[in-house]
Amino acid sequence: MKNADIELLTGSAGFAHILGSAPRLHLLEQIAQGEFAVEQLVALTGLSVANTSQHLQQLRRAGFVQARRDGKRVLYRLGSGPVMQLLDALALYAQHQRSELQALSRGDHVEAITGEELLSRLQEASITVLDVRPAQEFAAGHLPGAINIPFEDLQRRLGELPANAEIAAYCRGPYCVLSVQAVAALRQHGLHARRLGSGYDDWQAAGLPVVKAA
Amino acid sequence: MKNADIELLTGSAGFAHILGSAPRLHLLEQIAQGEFAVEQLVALTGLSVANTSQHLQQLRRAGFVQARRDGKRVLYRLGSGPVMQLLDALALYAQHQRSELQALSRGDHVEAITGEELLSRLQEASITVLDVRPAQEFAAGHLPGAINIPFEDLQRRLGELPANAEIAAYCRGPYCVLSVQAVAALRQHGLHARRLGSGYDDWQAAGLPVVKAA
DNA sequence: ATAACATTCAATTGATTGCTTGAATGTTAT
DNA sequence: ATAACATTCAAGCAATCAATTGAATGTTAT
Repeated sequence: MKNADIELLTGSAGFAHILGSAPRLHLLEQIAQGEFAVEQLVALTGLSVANTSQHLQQLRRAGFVQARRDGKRVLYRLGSGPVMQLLDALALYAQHQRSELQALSRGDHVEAITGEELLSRLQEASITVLDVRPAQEFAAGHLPGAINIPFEDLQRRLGELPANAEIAAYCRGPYCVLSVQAVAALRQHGLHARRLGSGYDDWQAAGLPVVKAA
Repeated sequence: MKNADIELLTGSAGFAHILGSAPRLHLLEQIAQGEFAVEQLVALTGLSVANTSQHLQQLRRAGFVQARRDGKRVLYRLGSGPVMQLLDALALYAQHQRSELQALSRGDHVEAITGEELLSRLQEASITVLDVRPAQEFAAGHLPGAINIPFEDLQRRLGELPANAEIAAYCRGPYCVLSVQAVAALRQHGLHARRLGSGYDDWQAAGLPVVKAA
């Protein structure tokens, strides 16, 4: 590779490459939560100063972060593009892959439950349907028989869920972050949880029954 | 880094690293469009056979692709997780960054237009609002005064747009792929295009006026 | 069985990358 | 101006990665 500079910065691979380093991604995740000076980032990550600075330059060249000066310090904040979206997609994929791996090692069901299976098991009441979207969205429309525990409340409301029956969790789309994380959390607590393959949007679009506010 | 195997496969950085190689990403993009044998992928990418195989192994370990045997051949298809979502986010970011760079080099407006600015300029009719979503979605509801040219028709219907006035393009969400690509396409043809910072969903959720089917 | 084919594995080489060290730049306070 | 501080730049070394080569595995046809 000769003209790596040009190629790397025009193609998707170049951006992925920048993210493909643990310290850089760590820095970026910190910056995603606010504006930090180099000094603070050094403390947060445990990297050396010069090393941190170099990684920040790379993140800056790729547009992941922006820098501004404030006195002696240089403050870094997130770039203006869809950085969070990319970070979320990456975290979601990692999360999904992790839970799939650990599910495999336990011999659990890995695949998401299908709409048909869910419907039939709903009729025989052999499954609990969990909606992890915010209460507002739940109120606007949800699956029949579903109970609503927003993801942020999940940890402290685990008791409301049946310990033995199987649970199917869903949120908006097929790979909504919340449902994946919810299933992971439920499994950590020993519950039998699966993810609904499609989310609420797809379910509704497929003409399957929903409960809507009167 | 000693135990790279374990660390890399549990953290997001590992997955990003796998994507951070042009040949691997190229392979993955091909596979995203269907199922291919190694032989075909070799022809498509121009890589050597052994090299292709090795890259495929890495993609497989990361869960980006799955393999199955069919006779002598091994067919690769996309993995079961949210791979496309990640790929899309990456492509979107690259696209966004590209257009931002070329816009910067021209001194154009880079930042997306805000809802407030759009509203005031709508009232003085100094801006054209372009909806690039499919006709069906447009019919279900759209911004007041917007004209609808689905992205796929954009190239051949460029004539319908005013050459001098400014154009604000939007689709669903704030970083919808379509609107970014639309702006890039419009600018290539010399039109003054910007992106609406928020998409239709956000616009509507903010209580701003929309036109709905009767 | 043997041969022909598709794919994978294993080992080597050259190129990139990441981290460290020490100097350079730019900013504020004395 | 000079000193003290925060950050960046530049050079060097060890570690990692990508691509090539040649052999090994597994599958189908003769």
